Amino acid sequence: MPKRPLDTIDYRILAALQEDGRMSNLDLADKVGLSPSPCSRRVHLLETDGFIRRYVALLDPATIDLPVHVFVNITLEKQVEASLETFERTVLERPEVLECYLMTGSFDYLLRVVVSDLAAYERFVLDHLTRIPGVASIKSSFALKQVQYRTALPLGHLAE
Amino acid sequence: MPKRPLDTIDYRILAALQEDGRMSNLDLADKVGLSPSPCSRRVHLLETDGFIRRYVALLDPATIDLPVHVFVNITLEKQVEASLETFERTVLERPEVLECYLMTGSFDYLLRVVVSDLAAYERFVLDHLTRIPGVASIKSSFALKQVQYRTALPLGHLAE
DNA sequence: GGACGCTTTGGCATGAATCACCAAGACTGT
DNA sequence: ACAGTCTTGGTGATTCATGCCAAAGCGTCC
Repeated sequence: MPKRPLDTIDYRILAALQEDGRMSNLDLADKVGLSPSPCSRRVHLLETDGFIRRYVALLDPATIDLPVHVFVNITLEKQVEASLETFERTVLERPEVLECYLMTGSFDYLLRVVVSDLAAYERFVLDHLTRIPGVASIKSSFALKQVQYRTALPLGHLAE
Repeated sequence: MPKRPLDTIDYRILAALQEDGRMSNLDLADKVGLSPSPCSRRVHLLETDGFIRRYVALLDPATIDLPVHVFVNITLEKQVEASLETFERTVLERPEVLECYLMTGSFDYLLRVVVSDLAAYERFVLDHLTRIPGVASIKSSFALKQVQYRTALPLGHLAE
């Protein structure tokens, strides 16, 4: 649910900043067809209104020596709904868990974990995952290759 | 495999820019314990050496009206290894596919797809996925809640 | 142990960008 | 058609980024 209606220029700004978050306001203004002043103001509004959450630098996992990508399917015992929060809290404070989703169906979580090697992954599973109460099963799937990794949401025709 | 050895200050720079990609060089220099000049130089080296891939703005999927997150497990027929490339090429050009991984085991792909509603997802599956030759099965799992979404790689103790 | 050479740092100056303010234009509703 | 409101575009002051150069740290070699 959009907080407020955005026009084409707003979407163009979002699309541009999704691709290059460090684009200068002058270039951005030129790209979206606006002069620098109103462009800067719109960017700040998009930030304060929550459309832009943050700006980040994306690193190359391989060069940082974090080549192991694991997807973890976790099933919780059904009766422990109260411990969902415990599980999520634990997951949130583990930096190697880059993504965590609560999935439809039974109480299943899907985790994307990045570690330096299999030993580190084993430590993560044994020291953290299995210690969470209510975890019924842990199924790990390893990624051979990252074919695509996007952070840019598909704005599609909205940005023209 | 790291391209070159990084020291603690480099890792501190990477950690800081992962959290705030628009941090000013003065703040960054202050944070990592360096003066602005060498800090700026190190950042540029980290960029040109490939440790920093890019800078992006992260948008809020909910406010942009893209609330449907789907994970898609795709099995390819084993004999069509030549069409792996076809599959990957198709996936790469679909903006709603934010992530795509080639998984271990059989020829399985895992996709993370973001769309505005179920109808859009149906169109994506019917118009694009099923049209790729060699696709044996498509299994969709829907995310109820995004518990965690990080882009920052765990640098851990490296950044102190 | 001392001195040389390499690498990195820190300060300064210049050029550029950002941000706030104000006037002018467009648009809507009456 | 007119008035009110919102958005735009320009200008100026402040802040920031970046290239240059001297100095310091450090390892090495003699």
